[in-house]
Amino acid sequence: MSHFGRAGPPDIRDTYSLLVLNITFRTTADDLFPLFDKYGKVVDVFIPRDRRTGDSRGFAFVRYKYADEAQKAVDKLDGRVVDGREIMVQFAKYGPDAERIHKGRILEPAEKLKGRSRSRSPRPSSRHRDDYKDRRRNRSRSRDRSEHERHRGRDRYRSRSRSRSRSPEYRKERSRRGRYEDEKGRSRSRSPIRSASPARSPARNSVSPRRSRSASPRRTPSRSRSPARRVEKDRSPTPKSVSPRGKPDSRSPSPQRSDADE
DNA sequence: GTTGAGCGTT
Repeated sequence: MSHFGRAGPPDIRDTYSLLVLNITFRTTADDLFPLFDKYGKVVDVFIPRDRRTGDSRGFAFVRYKYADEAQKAVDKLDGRVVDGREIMVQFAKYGPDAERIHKGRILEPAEKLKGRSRSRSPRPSSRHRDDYKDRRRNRSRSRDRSEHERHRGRDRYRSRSRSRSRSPEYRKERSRRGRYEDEKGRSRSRSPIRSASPARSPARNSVSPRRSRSASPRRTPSRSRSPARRVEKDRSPTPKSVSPRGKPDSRSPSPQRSDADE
């Protein structure tokens, strides 16, 4: 894909990975390659894409052969407007194998980590991040995914998808629906019924399940074979609830019908 | 057709 005709990472022996964020979803590796290659020798450009849709995720990884060139690219391309969007170029913090990377270079690969002792202490001072980059991240960074990083394999996609449709839509829908239901309940019957005829409570309960199915207008292809049976079943309890004392059969044609009808 | 915090592939 983004590789130069090779599958998988070409060589990460002495390459510096740069993380390019805030790129447009239409930007491809071919578009970033010439841009980054101008500032140094780009070994590989990789743009993670969604496995479901195949669209770019909005960020890319650019691997440089030399750190000085990578640093230059970061300084020059960071904040550059690409395709109408300001991209953010910074050294990759993590690697594909969760290795520790310093300034884009792998410090301790997983292999070495295993052989060595597991004593690794968090070094906050090790994060020598440039300040000029902080202001970019400061624009909106209030997400704590330290704990959620556990399932960062697939949660990433979900996070991104839900991120945009959860906050705004959720609030909007909730607000709208809440009002709608409220109005409906008030208009129809909510407070008077509950305190006026509590006896109806059980009656409504039996109807609850039926309505539930009605709520989802999902056709039942398998059941469509015997719709009569289902209808009969539903109709059975219906009269029972309406007139538990009176018998439907008792309602035999009465003389009143003539008066009522006519 | 849409989106927008973040860290990677056979």
